[in-house]
Amino acid sequence: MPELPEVETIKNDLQKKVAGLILQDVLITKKAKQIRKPSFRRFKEELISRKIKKAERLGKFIVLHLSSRKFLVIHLRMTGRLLVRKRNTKPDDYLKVAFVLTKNKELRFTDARGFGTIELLNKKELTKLQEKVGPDPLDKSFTAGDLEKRLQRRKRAIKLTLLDQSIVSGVGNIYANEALFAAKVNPRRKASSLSGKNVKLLHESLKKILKKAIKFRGTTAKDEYFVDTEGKKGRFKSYLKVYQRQGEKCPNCKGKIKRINLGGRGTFFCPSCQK
DNA sequence: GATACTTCCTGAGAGC
DNA sequence: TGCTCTCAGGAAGTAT
Repeated sequence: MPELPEVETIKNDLQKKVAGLILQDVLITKKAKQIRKPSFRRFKEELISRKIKKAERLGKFIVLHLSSRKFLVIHLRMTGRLLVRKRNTKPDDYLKVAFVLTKNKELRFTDARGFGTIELLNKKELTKLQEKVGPDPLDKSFTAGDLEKRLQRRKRAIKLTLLDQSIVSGVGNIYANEALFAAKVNPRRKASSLSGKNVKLLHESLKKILKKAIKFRGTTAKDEYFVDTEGKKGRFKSYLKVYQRQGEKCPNCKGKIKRINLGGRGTFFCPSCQK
């Protein structure tokens, strides 16, 4: 499932491949529930003849800036994919929306489980979304002190707190598990119980892991859902220390990696080194 | 305001 | 082989 490094990979691809191109048509298959607003007809009308000026990332959202001063905001959730294909090539499975572009290209949105969302927002609506989304962990201005403030008074488990997009944006299940392992923090601990030293290490680990994952173009986990805009897998999976490695030896000690359920999410950690 | 629970959705895999 | 059941999970909406 796409988190910050995967979304960043796709955003960078889109910036290279589709920025500067003009939307010639929008093909909407089935009842594409992914399109939240506006209506199908208006959605299509508002997109045709517009230029994609640039691609940006906001947490786990991909924001395409259009020449109409509107923004195509896409969230892939769990199984959404954005693929850049040549026109009239073999159709992709689970295709929901195809954006037909100049230079004989198509930007295809596919989604097996259908949780993804596509919205066309104006500036005011985008600002509202930006205000709702927490700071980006890779933003230079995001310090350990900021994280500490955000974790203060939070009674929820640190793992669940990290997944809250209003606290830190872009972190999902894979990287929350990995960062907590690197920081030697038990995912069940209350967020507010972390010491300054814990938070500093967590902050550092988070940045380091996310950067490395971007370098390897993200993680394609066991479910194999994540691929880049060419359909290629991410290569960070082999660097994962705990995620989906229950029963395996901890790379730091002789303990075994355990899987528990926290807030309905699979949580992976080493009970002997994460305290 | 913070937290917990429910819902959305469908493919994959287990069990029979 | 084919059916049913369970699980996976991000985030919005609702309840506490």
